[in-house]
Amino acid sequence: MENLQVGCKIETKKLIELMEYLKVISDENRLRILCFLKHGERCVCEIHETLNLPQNLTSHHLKILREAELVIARREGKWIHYRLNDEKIRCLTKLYKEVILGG
Amino acid sequence: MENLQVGCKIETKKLIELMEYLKVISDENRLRILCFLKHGERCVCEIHETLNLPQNLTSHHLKILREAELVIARREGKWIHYRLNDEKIRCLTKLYKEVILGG
DNA sequence: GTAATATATCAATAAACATTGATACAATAG
DNA sequence: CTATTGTATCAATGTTTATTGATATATTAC
Repeated sequence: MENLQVGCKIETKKLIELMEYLKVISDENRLRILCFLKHGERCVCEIHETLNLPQNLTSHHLKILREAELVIARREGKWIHYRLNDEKIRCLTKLYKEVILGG
Repeated sequence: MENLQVGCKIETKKLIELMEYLKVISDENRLRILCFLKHGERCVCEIHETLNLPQNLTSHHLKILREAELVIARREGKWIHYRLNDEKIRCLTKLYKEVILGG
């Protein structure tokens, strides 16, 4: 049944999910981190040194990306390695297409 | 030539362009407006009545969408009709794919 | 145990942004 | 002209969010 209240066939739940995803990635530093991680798994120090970001700021943005499940953390000794969660990103990209492009 | 400073082959200019696009669409009301306009051209009063948004707030969000060139305005008497700028949206979606998914 | 390194958290500040109410502008009707 | 309707702008407010500096936690080396 069509959702007449919002005048849009997209369910509110999906719309909110997309919005939260977009809020997470609509930040220059987080976009740079995501781009950098396309090269493969990297530890926090590699990220913050390569991107010229303060350590605590990098950690903060990684937390936001982690909570959004866009990246996955893995501890190895002192280091914590981050990698992209490709499946989640693909899934949210599908949602983006559905809401923005889809009929 | 690779941009070593940001550790990412994506140029800063593209990254900023994508970020600005994402900031514009990472808002619930603007997403609803974009979804609603998928049905075709609509005037401001139709938008704000259908989406249950105050008129001035609707106008404000439309301005942001207009400045981002995601929608196009057309005056017809007292009414101003808004429609999606499909080409711009397709173009920015391509950029999204390039930055987020592309190698 | 202590020192050193890697990462995370906390508190404070500042900037960006959404929302609201009031008002202005533009077009039409009378 | 005035009144009405549709839309935009402005100023004020409150909320969210990015950033910074200081500190805490965790792991390893000694």
